[in-house]
Amino acid sequence: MVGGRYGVPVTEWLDDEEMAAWRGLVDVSAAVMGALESELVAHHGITTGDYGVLARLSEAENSSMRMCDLASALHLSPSGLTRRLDGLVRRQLVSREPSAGDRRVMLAVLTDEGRAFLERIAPLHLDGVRRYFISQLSRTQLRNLSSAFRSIERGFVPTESDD
Amino acid sequence: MVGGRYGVPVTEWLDDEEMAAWRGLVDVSAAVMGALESELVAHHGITTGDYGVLARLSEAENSSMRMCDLASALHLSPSGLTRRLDGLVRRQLVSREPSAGDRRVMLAVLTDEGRAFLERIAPLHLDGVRRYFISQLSRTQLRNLSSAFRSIERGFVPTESDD
DNA sequence: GTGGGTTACTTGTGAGCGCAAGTATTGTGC
DNA sequence: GCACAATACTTGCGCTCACAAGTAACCCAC
Repeated sequence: MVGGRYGVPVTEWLDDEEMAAWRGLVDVSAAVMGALESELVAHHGITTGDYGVLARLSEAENSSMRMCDLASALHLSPSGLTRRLDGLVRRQLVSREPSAGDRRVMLAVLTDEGRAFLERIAPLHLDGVRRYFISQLSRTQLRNLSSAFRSIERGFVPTESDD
Repeated sequence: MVGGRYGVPVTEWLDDEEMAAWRGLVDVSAAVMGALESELVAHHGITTGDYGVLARLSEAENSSMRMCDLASALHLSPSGLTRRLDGLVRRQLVSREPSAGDRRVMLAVLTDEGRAFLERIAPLHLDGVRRYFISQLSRTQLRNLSSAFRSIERGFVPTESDD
């Protein structure tokens, strides 16, 4: 323990409930994402990162998104998305198309193969999400969880560049 | 959308509440961890990964843990921990000591400098955890969250090597 | 006490990702 | 219309990490 003992109290430590919630977030997200990643790679040779690209594109207007919008939706840096897309383009699941309106912009477009592939693998992924996450919770817990997450996300709306 | 439209129903899609909870987990953990990482690096030049090692060691019996136990506590592979420790040893925050009982085992030991450093930076980290996470939640939400996380973790006790 | 399997750690290698720098395009002020 | 800044993307580079293979030590027969 850092606080208390050793005579160097570290401001206010976290109490048990706070610690349980915090460690819970860290451990659960690592465990669930890790398990889903393993399944997806083992069964279909695709990472959750690639899956996320396909899933987001499938939900978008014309199955296409600007690179920068896609990057921020996926919590990915621009360069990270560029290379991730390289792989998906090589596998012909996504194509790059210049935007008509703004020639700086590249659109990532879900190809027909990409959509077909996604529709084929989505069941496994969704099954995993249910198995590891949703089915462990009651409907009330699920609702509480969503509301708690919304509360936390509200804390990020203002600039958090902090320092 | 993958399901419904396009005439290719993808088994059962997630309903709105399920989706909100799932995306919430992904987005919140990414946002909170990312924010904490940035703060820690900016203020003290240490990553959350390194912080995690110091924090775990500080809680351990003799400020020391076997490498393999530490690795699994941190969701890290053995090789990942080896290299992470290299950096911490170079900075003299942690030392490696052979275990008396089992000569295969290396113990990671928090040095006095390591403990002093941790006690110096912990306030910032804890403040961040409170600011981004805990203070956004009511006490009830906090308790609900912990209980939900415990439920989910119970689903991982059996072997999930699956397939 | 010797062989064979298991466990603990380290090293080689490759993939993923972010930052910084570079290029191209757009918008703005004059 | 011409600088100059801002935006969108890509490339160079370094860091982190996991997997696989290698080494060392332990454990259990027999």
